[in-house]
Amino acid sequence: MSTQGRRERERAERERAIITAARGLALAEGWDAVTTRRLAAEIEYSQPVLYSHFKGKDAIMAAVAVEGFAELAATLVSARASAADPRQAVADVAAAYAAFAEQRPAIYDAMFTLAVDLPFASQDVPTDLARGFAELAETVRPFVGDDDLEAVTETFWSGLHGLVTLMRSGRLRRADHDRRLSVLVGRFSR
Amino acid sequence: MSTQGRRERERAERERAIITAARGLALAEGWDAVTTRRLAAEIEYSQPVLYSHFKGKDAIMAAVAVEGFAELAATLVSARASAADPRQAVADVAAAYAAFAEQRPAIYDAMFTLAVDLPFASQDVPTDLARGFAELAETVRPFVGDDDLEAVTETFWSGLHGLVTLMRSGRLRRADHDRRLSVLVGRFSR
DNA sequence: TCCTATTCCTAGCGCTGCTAGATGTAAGAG
DNA sequence: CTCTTACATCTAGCAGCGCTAGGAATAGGA
Repeated sequence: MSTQGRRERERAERERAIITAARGLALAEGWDAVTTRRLAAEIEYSQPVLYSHFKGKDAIMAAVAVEGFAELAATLVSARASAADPRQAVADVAAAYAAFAEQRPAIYDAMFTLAVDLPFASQDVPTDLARGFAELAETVRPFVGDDDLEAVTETFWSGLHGLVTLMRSGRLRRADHDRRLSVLVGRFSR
Repeated sequence: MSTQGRRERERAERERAIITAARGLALAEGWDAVTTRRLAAEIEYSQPVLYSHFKGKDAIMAAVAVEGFAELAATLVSARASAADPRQAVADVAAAYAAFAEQRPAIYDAMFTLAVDLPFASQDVPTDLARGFAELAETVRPFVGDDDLEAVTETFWSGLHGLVTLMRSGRLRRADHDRRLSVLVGRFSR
């Protein structure tokens, strides 16, 4: 029957609608505003329907985060590709990373501060996350020196993550952001 | 007569009890387990009493965070003081910072990731926070080069913060922690 | 001893994530 | 074409959250 096919298609569409609604609501008003009741109203179904697609609210946030990984990876790839030289690549990639976090704070949070039920440091890391990480690694590779590439990449990433989160929570003045960014870039590109 | 004095003293003791209970509960079970009802039970008063001391749960968390700033500053001071040379000081301070965050995750969160309503521009909080920051600044001062001291300090701090938070949320393997730490230290002490 | 001011508690509001059980609907069997 | 079964979906509700209004108890001063 094509009936079942239609059913499955509609179901997939509804799942997309949930993720899209969650993403939009989170971007517009933050994750606290994303309640299961509001999500249900948004997709025009009742609350329990959400739980036939996702285990819970955390799983919905994780789904939004996975989308974010793809976006971030694309951003980093393009930043590195258009850089004139390796040193400039570090600066451009760092700026692109910070801009991504700045422009989509809620998505960034879902990716890197909340939503713990995603497999990160194991084998089956989301491929888009691995792509983004690999891009960071290629960016800093010319400057690893005697250090381990993976350790340098993770440390560079941590530096970016720290800058971004501390600034967004009001611990660092936004005005000095570029100066800090250039310090970090300097320390990882020589 | 001295009745009012006793009253005020008891009130101050109760406020301390609230903070201590919140701190203990947060350390043992995380901030999610710190509910106003459990807190009230712990100090053997009813829930509304909490609100005669603090504006809300956030303010209680902020009070715990303030205590944390003093502890962290003391830790950093002692780490730097006992270091053999400037380069070793960077390594020791970094290790002390990471250890502090690792051993008191909930307090660290209250200090640097949650509790946004902290009076960052007031007198009490910035004192201990500024002491810790100043200690970081003195630690990296010999290695600022042509950069601005404040920018380098903030960037170094961000690196530590990123390492600590990404590791604790499972984004970075705990096994490689020391390697990452030494990369960060290396980039900020030459 | 009475009055007043303060302290503290009981009870409850509106919200959260989540779920059990009822209800309607569609597919398959006779 | 009818009946039964299985599934999709909804209504209603649970237990918990932060927070607060309003009443009861307790103390201090006249």
